[in-house]
Amino acid sequence: MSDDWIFRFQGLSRLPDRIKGILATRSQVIRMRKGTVIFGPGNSPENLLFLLDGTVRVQQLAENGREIVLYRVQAGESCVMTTACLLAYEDYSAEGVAETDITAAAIPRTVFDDLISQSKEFRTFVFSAYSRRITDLFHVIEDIAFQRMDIRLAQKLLALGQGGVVKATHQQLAAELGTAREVISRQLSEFQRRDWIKQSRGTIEVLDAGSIARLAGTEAA
Amino acid sequence: MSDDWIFRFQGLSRLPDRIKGILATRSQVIRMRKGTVIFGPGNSPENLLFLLDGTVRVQQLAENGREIVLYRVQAGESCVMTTACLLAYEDYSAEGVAETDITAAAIPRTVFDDLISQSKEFRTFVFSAYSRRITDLFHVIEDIAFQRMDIRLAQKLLALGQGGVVKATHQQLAAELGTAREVISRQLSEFQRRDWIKQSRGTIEVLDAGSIARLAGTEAA
DNA sequence: CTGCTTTGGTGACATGGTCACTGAAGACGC
DNA sequence: GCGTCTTCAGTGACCATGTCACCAAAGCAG
Repeated sequence: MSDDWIFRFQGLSRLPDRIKGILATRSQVIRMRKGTVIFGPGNSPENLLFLLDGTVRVQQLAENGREIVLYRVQAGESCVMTTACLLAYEDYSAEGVAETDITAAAIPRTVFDDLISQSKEFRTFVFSAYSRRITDLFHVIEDIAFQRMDIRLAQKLLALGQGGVVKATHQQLAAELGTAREVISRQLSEFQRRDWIKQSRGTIEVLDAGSIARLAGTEAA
Repeated sequence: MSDDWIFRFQGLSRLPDRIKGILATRSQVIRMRKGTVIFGPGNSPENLLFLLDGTVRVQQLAENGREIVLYRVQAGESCVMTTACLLAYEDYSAEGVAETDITAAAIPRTVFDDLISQSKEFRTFVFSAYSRRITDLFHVIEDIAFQRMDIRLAQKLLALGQGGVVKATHQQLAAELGTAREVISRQLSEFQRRDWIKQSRGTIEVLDAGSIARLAGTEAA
């Protein structure tokens, strides 16, 4: 298998050749289909995964069927933390799902440990990944605890809206924000009443991004 | 300064002598008074702290004055993550406060890096600490997003109730759970109406721990 | 076209958060 | 002791959010 992927990893491209060699020879590139559950309750993978291509969504499930997206792992980021985390403590109700078809490099734990011990750059890379996750989680907590739903929804629409169109069902948006579908439906109805959006089944067309950004508090930026 | 503290650190007592030596000689034991803000917006300490004695509360503040406790760092645990985290990314609205008088070992980042690279046991210790924090945050998110307030308050009363008495104001309980004082007052009034507790200024006496545990869902345990 | 599944809409109600204000309990100075 | 001040707790009105039950419309499969 080619070791090209090492060079696409942000933060890893300047590693010493010796480290790159270890990464390239002792990892295995694997592919998974969109929708695959990569880890979940009672199911942590043996190896650590570095995501080379695609996106992984990490979400928390509740008994009553509600769910919330905790964060996403993008290509070029490491999945390390999630797996290390679930390994260290008992299995948990969070799960990671391939949001697209994905490609990943699987690295045995022992190799990961070697790399941590031998490369300062690798350590920086891994600790940055952890830090990023934790600040992501801080943001999520701040949002659910203190922010109004209309504002959170406006922010989400802007974040998802590529080319002014959001392709998502109300249920999916509810899961993103950890709320109920009806709440999303009502908020979107209100947005539509103000002519900020136009809804059709499964898609939301953003008509007035300015007003939405103003509500989201993103106006200054 | 004595290096006794190394032996009190869970997970560190079996480190190679060489590593213990580094910890003992290259760290500095410091003390802080109860209430000291250890880190906060725009204020990350230079060194990493290992908490030797006392408790540190890490909380998130909102603009409107509301707050929520994210987790606590106990003696014998590492503060590493919080500081590493705040270093890696821009300053954030979370802060760490000494909940008691505390004693800590301050370790320069370079020494920390040396230790990580040289000791497998130290790596395990640090990664376990990170993992613990992340699972703590998962729990907080699950709670705020999905759990009813009466249940959360019941759990908190049981967790805080030493000898059947909780010494806390309604405002403090509200901050623990990330809600408003009025909400706590109403819930406690209801608990009192059911003769589960008896309230007086600043303290709550638990009269019927069984009923509270039943509400909290802790009964089976 | 017909029936099925998914998606979205709605009203009624329960819970939680905000605001404005009140009163009670302890702290402090005298 | 007595007044004053500050902190803490109680309350009603109102708005925001979550839950439940149910219906209607849009797409899909046969």
